Amino acid sequence: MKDQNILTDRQKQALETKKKIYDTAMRLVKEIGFEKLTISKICKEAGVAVGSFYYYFKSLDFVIIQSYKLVDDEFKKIHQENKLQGTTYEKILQLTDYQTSYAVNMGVELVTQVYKSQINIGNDYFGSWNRELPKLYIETIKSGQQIGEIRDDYTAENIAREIIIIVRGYIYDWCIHKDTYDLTENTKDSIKKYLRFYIK
Amino acid sequence: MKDQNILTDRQKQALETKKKIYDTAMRLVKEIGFEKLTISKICKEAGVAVGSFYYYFKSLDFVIIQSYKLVDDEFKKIHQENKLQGTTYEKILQLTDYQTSYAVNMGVELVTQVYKSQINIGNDYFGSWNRELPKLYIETIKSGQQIGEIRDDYTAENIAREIIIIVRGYIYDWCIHKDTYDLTENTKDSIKKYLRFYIK
Amino acid sequence: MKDQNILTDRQKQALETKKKIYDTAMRLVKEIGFEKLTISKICKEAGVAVGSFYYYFKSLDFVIIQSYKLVDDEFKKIHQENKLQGTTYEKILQLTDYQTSYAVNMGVELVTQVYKSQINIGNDYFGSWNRELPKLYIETIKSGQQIGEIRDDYTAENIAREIIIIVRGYIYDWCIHKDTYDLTENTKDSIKKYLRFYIK
Amino acid sequence: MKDQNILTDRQKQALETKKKIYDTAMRLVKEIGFEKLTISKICKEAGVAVGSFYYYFKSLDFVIIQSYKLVDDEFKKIHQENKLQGTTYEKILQLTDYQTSYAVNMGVELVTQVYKSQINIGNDYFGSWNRELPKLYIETIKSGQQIGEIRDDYTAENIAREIIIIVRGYIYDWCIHKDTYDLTENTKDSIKKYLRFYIK
DNA sequence: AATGAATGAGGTTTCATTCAT
DNA sequence: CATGAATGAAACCTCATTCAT
Repeated sequence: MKDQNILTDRQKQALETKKKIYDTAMRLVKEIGFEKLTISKICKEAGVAVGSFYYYFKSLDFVIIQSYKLVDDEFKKIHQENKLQGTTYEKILQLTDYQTSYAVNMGVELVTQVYKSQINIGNDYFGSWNRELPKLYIETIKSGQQIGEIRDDYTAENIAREIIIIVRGYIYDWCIHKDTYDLTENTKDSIKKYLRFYIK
Repeated sequence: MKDQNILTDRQKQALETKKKIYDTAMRLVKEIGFEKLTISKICKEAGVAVGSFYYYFKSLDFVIIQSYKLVDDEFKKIHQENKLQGTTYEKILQLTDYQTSYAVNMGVELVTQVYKSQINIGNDYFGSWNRELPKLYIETIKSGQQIGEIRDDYTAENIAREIIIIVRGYIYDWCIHKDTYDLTENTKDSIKKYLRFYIK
Repeated sequence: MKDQNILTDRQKQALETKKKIYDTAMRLVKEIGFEKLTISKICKEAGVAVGSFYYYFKSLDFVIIQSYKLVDDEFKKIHQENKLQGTTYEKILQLTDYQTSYAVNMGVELVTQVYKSQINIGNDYFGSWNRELPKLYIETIKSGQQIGEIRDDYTAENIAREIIIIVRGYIYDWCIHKDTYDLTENTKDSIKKYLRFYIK
Repeated sequence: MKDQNILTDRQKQALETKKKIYDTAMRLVKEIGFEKLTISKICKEAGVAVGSFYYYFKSLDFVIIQSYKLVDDEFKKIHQENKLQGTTYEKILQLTDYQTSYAVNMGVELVTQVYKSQINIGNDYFGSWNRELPKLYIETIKSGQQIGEIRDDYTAENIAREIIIIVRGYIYDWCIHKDTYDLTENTKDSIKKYLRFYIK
């Protein structure tokens, strides 16, 4: 057990280099935008050789995909640690909060790029990373239906889908307006109104 | 007087060239997307020299921005022709229908390009596009509030904004899923539920 | 008629640039070999910008293909100008002479590269350039059969093919041995012996 | 004495690693060709570190040259086992058969690679490969001249060289045409015609 | 003996832009 | 008005090679 977690100095060093490249890339996306981001700039800034970039990432897109993985991991953690509390209504609002807060933390530039990549690549590719969030919504809604807090004449899948689409609409709008308003509060207000329809 | 209307052959030729470049650019955005659009490609396709492009347009951006005038004009037409009929509730649903139907008519590819450009360039360049549409919603909602069909404890501007954001969320989702479901119906269903909150 | 041949100064200039690139490439293949040949080297040596190379040629391979075209044109000229003289036996030997002399003139480095490209790309692609030579052999042999100078119990196509394969074998060997013997004479001797079988 | 034959585990391991690299390299030349062969690919495929490659081989050339020993050994075996039977004419045809059959067994892809390397690297590196084969032909022809089956107004060396060149011409043509005809039969037919000149 | 992270020179390719004709 | 040849900066990506562990 122990042996799997103990890394040699070299392995630690390697992970550090990869992280350095990833972090630098993320920082630069925020600072100068994805359009002007180049591999050379990342490497110069990170203080590594171009070859090192390619040693760890196949292309720039891969770095973006990396952040998708991280978001997904985050939601998995929420699930495993059973973080959602209160009534179903409150749980759903907590989920949208997580979604929008995550976006705010990532920064508008990075989220913009993620949204561009998503629309670019389409669902086929992103489907595999994007599973945790819907799963969480669906489970929450289902158990809400079982305890009689949510209307059960609509499937949990449909309700979850609608909420996700609306939240995405907000994040998208927030990107267009370059982070000029409070994403989390605005989204929550809207979802609250929407949930009226489903809450018994 | 005469001189202003009668164009010399040269002037006609010039207008034609400009139109040819413009039309070709629009077609290519649709076909290959914005990212892969280059000036040379436009000119080769249009059968004109690269130099001619620069005679009429300062840069590619110029073309992009022009392309949104199309959408703009469409909405202006709706406005002027005052096509909306029925109760406020029905009028709003007609507006969302216009929005989504327009997207469906443009085709998922072109809409994808527009959504990518929009998130990229931000609100500034999309000014008029983003002005006409809200205006229509706002006016409709306001008159709805005056005749007592819509709650008036929320501003018309806010309600309009919420609706637009949700519709955009749907169009975005429809782009991700590459036109695999009925955008218009799905969006209308959601807006109906949402309007429950505001309809008296 | 005249107008087709009269080039503007710009067109002349353009042709000259293309030729300059081609000639420089050919010279460098001879001097440093194809393996070490790069586009930048060609452009630096030719005194043009890298972009100019790509304006005229899609890739380095295209330059090689260009020489194929030229060889083919050469054989077409032999045909059109009716250059072959004497008996069928003599005519065939003249053809092999043309083939080997052409190789000698091109230089061993360049021919080596052509042979590598040929074996690389295969017949599908090169077939289209390689038509004139077999055609000339076949016609010569056929008329030789008609006037009774060549055995007609073998098809002219087969005989032509055999000769071409043998000549190619010699050129290939000459490339391996880096131009250390008289290609033309050696090949001619062998073909003479071979033709004994077919000459009546 | 013992120590020389009994290898420590480490030494065994070492030999195995070297063989693994070597075998993988050979397989990859066959599969992807020489041009696209890289040291990293070999090591990844062989499951060893790049550093290990450099421990055993100075460069890729080393591997290439080793690969021709295989061919070499094959011919030596033929020589030692003295398999050739019948008249000199028949013996020569058996030799060309060995040559072409060997090519067919290697497969058109690998032979193509060999022919490209051969024309590239030149005769020096192919020394032994080019020594064994002529030796066999020369000895056969010489003894044929002694027993009066072959004209002796030409040196055995010359005759051997001509035959080898023609056979190579056939193999080269067969590579260009990607194994679309019977190499062995076609070559034999041609050599038969050619031998008419020398057979008494 | 074996590893594999790190290097960086060197190649290819693209494309907005200019300018003489 | 229109041309299109020419530019060259700037991106991309590859890979043989080294070296500390």
